[in-house]
Amino acid sequence: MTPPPAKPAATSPKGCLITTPIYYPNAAPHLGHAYCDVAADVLARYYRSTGQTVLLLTGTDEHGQKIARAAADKGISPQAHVDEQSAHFRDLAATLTMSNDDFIRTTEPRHHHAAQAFWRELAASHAPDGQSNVYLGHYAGWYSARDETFFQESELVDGKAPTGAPVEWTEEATYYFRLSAWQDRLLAYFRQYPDAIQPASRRNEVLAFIERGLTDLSISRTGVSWGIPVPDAPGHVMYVWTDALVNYLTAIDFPDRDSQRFQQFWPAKLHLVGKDIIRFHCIIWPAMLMAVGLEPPQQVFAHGFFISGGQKMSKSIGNVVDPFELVRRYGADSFRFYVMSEFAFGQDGDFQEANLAQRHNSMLANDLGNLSQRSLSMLQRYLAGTVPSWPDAARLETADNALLTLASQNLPAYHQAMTELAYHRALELIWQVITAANQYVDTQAPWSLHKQGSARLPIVLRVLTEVLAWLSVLLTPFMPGSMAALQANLQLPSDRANLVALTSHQPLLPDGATLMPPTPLFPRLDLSTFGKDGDDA
RNA sequence: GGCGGCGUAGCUCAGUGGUAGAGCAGUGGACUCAUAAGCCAUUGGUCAUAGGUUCAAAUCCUAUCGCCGCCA
Repeated sequence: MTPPPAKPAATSPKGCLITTPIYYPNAAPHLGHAYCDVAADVLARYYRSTGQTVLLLTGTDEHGQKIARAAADKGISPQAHVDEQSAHFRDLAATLTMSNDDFIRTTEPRHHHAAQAFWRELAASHAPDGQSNVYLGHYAGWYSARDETFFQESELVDGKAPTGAPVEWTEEATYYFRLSAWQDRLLAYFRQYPDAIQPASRRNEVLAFIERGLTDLSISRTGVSWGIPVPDAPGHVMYVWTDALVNYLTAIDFPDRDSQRFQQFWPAKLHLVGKDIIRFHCIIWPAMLMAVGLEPPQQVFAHGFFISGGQKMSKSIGNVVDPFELVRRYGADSFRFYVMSEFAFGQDGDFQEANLAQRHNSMLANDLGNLSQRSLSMLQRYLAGTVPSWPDAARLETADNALLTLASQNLPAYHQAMTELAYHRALELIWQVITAANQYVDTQAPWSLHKQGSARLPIVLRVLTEVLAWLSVLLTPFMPGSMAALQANLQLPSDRANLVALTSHQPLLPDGATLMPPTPLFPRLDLSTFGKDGDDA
C-alpha cells in the first residue's frame, strides 16, 4: 500500500540487477570493498523482501599488466595468482553474509565469451556520426601500470602519474573506441534521467567532464599478454577496463539477448561504485552500451570512502582496518549496522572501531536487544511463553494504537530512504519505533498489570511481540543473521517475514505459539579497553 | 590556477531569512520487566573569522583562514 516503487512485484517481469564493482585482486580486500558489499547486499535483501526478483553480483577483475607483474614477482603464473587472490574476495562476501547470487571472475570462460562477443558487436556498430565505433590507430603516450591508465604529457606531475605512480612511455598500435561521437547522446541521457548518476555532486562532475569534450578511448593493448584476446586481431588484448565492464552482462547470459535472465535483468537497476571509478561507469560504459544498442544502467551510485582517525588509511600510518578482523571481533551484523547507520551513503566517513563498539552497545544491545529481551522475558514469565491472540480493535487503547500507528506511519519514509540508498535515514526511522516501544513498556508497565491481574497484560505483550516481528522484517536487510535469530525466537513463519506480508494489514505473528525463553540478541561489549594505548592486534 | 562543497554542542551531524536542534557521551531523578539495559529530566554552542544587506542572518553577499572534491 505504501511503497513508492510503482510496480507491484507480482505483475512486473523486470528483476533488479544490483552490482558491486568487480574488485581488482592485487591486494587483500579492505574496508572499502566490505562497505560496498554490505551496501549492495542491504539493498538486494530489501528488494527481495518487497517481492522483487533480485540478481546481486560481485566478483573480481583479474586481467591487466599489474596482475601479470605481481604474479611474476611471486614467481607464479598469473592464473595461480588470481585464483589465490580472488578467493579472498569470495571469502569476504561470505564473511559479511552477503547474499550474492553469483561471483564473476573475468578469467572464466563465460566471461571471455561475453567480452569477445561484446567486442565484436562494438566493432560492427556505428557511432551517431555514421563512422565505425572501433578503429585501429596508433597510441603514443605515458602509461601507468599501477593505475591501468594512459596519461598525456600535460597530465604528468614531476614525471609521474597524478596519482604518483610511475609511468612508462608506450608506443603501440591500438584500437580506439569512438567515445567522442557519443558526447551528445550521453548528455541527453543524463539530462533526461537525473537519477542515473548519484549523488548529485557526482552527477554534476560527470556532466561537466562530458561537456568539456570527450576524446576517443584506447581499448586494446599489444604489450600485454594477460588479458582477453581481441577477436580477429592477433597480438591485441583488451584494455582491462573494456573487459571488466562487460562482467555485468556476463552474468545474465550475454550475448544471448533472448535469454530469460537477460530479458529480466537488463538494464541493471544499480551499479554501486567507488567514487574513483565513476568515469568508467558513467561515461565509457553507457557509451559502449548505447553503441551496441543496449540501455545504460538505470543508476550508478558512487559511495564515499573511509578515513580512519581523521587520516587516510595507509599502511605506513598503521590505521588500516581489516574487515575480516572486525567481523571476527564484532560479528557481521554489528559491522554491517555500523557502516550503514553511522555514515551518509555517498559521503566520506571516519571509520573508528571505538564508535562501532559504542554503537553496538547503545543501539543494538541497549535499545533493540534489550527491548526484545525484556518483552520476551515478560512473555515467558507472565504468560508461559504463549503469544496472546491478536486483540479486537475495540480492545486496543490509545497507547497501543499510538505505537502501532507510528510504525506504519514511518513505513513510506522507510521505503523512500531505502530506494534512495539513504540507509542511515531508514535506520533512524526504525529507531524511532524502537524508542517508542521502550517508552511503551515503561508507560504500560506490564509488571504492574501482572500484579493486578489485569486483562491488559496479554494485549500489551502481544503488541510488543508484534512490534518486534515488525522490526525484525525492516531490519533484516541490515542484520540478516540476528534478525533471523529473532524471528526464529518469535516463531515468525518465513512466508510472513517480508515486507509484502508486513504491508498486508494482518498481524505477522500466529496466535498461540509457545516461545522458547529468549537469549540476548547483541551481548554488550566491554568498552573499558578502548581509548587506551594498544588495541590487541 | 579555475569551478564546486564543507566548517553548528566533547563526538557524529540536521537545520537555507523569523526565539539555536537531534543522536551518542556527561549529570540528576523515579522505577524494576530487562543485556546495571530502559524511562524522565538536564548540563553544554559568541553556528570558522571579519565586514556587509535586512526590521530580522547559522541561513543572503564580500573577503580571509582551514579541510575536501572535480578539472587544469
